[in-house]
Amino acid sequence: MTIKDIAKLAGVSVSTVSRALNNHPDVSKEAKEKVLAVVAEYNYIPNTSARELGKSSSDNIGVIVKGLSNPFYTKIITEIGSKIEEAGYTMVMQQIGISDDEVMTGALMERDKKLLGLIFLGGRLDYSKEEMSRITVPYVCLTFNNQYGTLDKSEYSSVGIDDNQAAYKAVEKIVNTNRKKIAALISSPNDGSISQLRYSGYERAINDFGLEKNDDYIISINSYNIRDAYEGMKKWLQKGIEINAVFCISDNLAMGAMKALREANKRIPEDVAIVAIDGIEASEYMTPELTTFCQPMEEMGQQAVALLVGIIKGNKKHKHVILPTIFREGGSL
Amino acid sequence: MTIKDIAKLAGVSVSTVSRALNNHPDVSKEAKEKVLAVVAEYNYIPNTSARELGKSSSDNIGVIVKGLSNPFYTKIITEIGSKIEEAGYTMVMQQIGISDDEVMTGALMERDKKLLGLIFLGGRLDYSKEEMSRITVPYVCLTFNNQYGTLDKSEYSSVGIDDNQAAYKAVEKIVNTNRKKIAALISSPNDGSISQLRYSGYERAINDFGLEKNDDYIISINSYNIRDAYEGMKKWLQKGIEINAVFCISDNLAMGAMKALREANKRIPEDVAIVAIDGIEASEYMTPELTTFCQPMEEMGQQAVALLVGIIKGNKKHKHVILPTIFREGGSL
DNA sequence: CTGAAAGCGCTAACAA
DNA sequence: TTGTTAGCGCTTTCAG
Repeated sequence: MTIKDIAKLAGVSVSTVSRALNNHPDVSKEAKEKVLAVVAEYNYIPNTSARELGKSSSDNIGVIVKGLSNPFYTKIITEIGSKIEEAGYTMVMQQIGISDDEVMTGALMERDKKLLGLIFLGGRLDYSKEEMSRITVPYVCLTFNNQYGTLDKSEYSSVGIDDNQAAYKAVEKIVNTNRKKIAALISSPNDGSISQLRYSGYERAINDFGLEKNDDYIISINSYNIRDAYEGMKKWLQKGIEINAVFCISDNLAMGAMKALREANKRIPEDVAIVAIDGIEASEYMTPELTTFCQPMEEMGQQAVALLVGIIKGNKKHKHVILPTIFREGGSL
Repeated sequence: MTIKDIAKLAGVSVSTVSRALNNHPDVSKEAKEKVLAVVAEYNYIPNTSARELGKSSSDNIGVIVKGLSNPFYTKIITEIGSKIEEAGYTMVMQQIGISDDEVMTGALMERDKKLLGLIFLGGRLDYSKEEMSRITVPYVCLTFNNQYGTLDKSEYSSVGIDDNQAAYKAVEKIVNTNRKKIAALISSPNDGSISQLRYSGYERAINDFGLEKNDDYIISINSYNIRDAYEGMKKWLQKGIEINAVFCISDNLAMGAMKALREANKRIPEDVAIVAIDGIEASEYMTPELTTFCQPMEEMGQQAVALLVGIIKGNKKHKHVILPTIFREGGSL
């Protein structure tokens, strides 16, 4: 079943079919109806590849989501979707694995889908100029920026939180409860990723508040996984190092840690307090509810689309938006 | 940058470029190297649409995932991916919203990507024969089947658990602890979806075990959302109906319910026990850990691919596999 | 082993 | 308002 068959069946030319299918104004009502009837009858579906190929332009905005199942992306994606639609564009989304190459995927998608712009939801923090030259449409980095890379600020946009600052505030909250032995559950202190950013906020706070700087307090698990956090914490607790709080770089890690603490008969927050960053839904249902600094998901999605659309329309320039986190008071502090 | 440009730059014909790029055997080493060098230098990326269009066949197996962020699909997807690869095929995955039409998406994908077969991860339980006639390649329904539809068993495959039975066993477990007032937290008793299936298992058990059948015990929230479960349960608890256990049709709902119970000062499991079905990761980190019947995610993915590949290769017939759930003993019972 | 050329199914001028 | 036709960028015969 191709457009040709439909044309024959409807007794019109292929271009008329194409026009009818694409809601072009210059088709007679009769022709359109006839075509649509045949299309319905034969359950005809146009071939996307051919369509994409033939078209000279599109109204597509690409969204590349890095990391299957990052629970905390869901809301952002929903928001992005509706905002893109609202602005009159079409969202083309693709999910890739945590270790897949988003730049390559983006470059491919850009050409295939004739994108007008691109949103990277999650990605590395150290892109090089050369690497990103493969992307030739405007793009915005969402939930991250190019902190450790060599990109020119004027060549891309970003929307996110101030990770260092969020971590700082988390530690500050803990300090305010008069706890001084504050451990940090992190992925790595120097993996060039979000963990490093947040860890350095922790370090800064420890310094600023004149707390004991203790390498024994650093629980580095090289993972963002809840189970690894649980096991890492469990192992670490066996060392018997005394603490009365732990700052976790993410809600996920905190959830793992809480279980380990519980099993070690530490009461939360009486014996050990916990504060994290992210604000995913699940952590709201822990016992006690996790105290955390939430990323403003909806607004992040909104801003990303707004920036990109502004640039696509040609009247705005690239910008870097830092949104404030929202403190969610649970019972873990 | 098209294949033509590369051909010119490399001083060969387009067909040679195509062959070099697709690892065809009939290209001289020199030609291939020259082409690859030019490709690397100019960062050329072939256009997928054109590729797809030109090709007469593919080795693609489509996977349509219904429901953004269903936490419990992640593992299955990973498994499917590696099994498809292992079998020498290529996975083409697409995520769609919970209310999007997977059949339409499948029909489109089938033609665009020249699929050999299709796996629906999540979907409706009531397909009609006519509706599914739009899918002309073999397909398997994963995590669901056609319980409420009119499909011919011999025309498709399915892999899943026995939802009714799982619910029955969950209630049985509860009964074994001598609790007799067992509520059911469900989405709906008759929405023609998984909730109905599991609810009827609950009903069957209630009957079989001669327990009090009480409409007051049915907590129907019309949602699969954790927050709705929390709020629904909270509201329901205000009625003051006495119970000593609640069977939840999913881990997610159970997580919401636990929080509501806790806030109502009900101890779990002393005052109210909880048993659910699914076995997602997060529920393992609740306090107490959720007692639940796990879906065997890895094996489900494996079986789905195995069935589909068997059919694609032409030596096997459609089959309906029901996998046993795995009891996970937590502390909520 | 290589190149020329005919499609793949559609869109978009251009004419009519 | 319609039909004709030339691409879109690639793959794949078919000759050579």
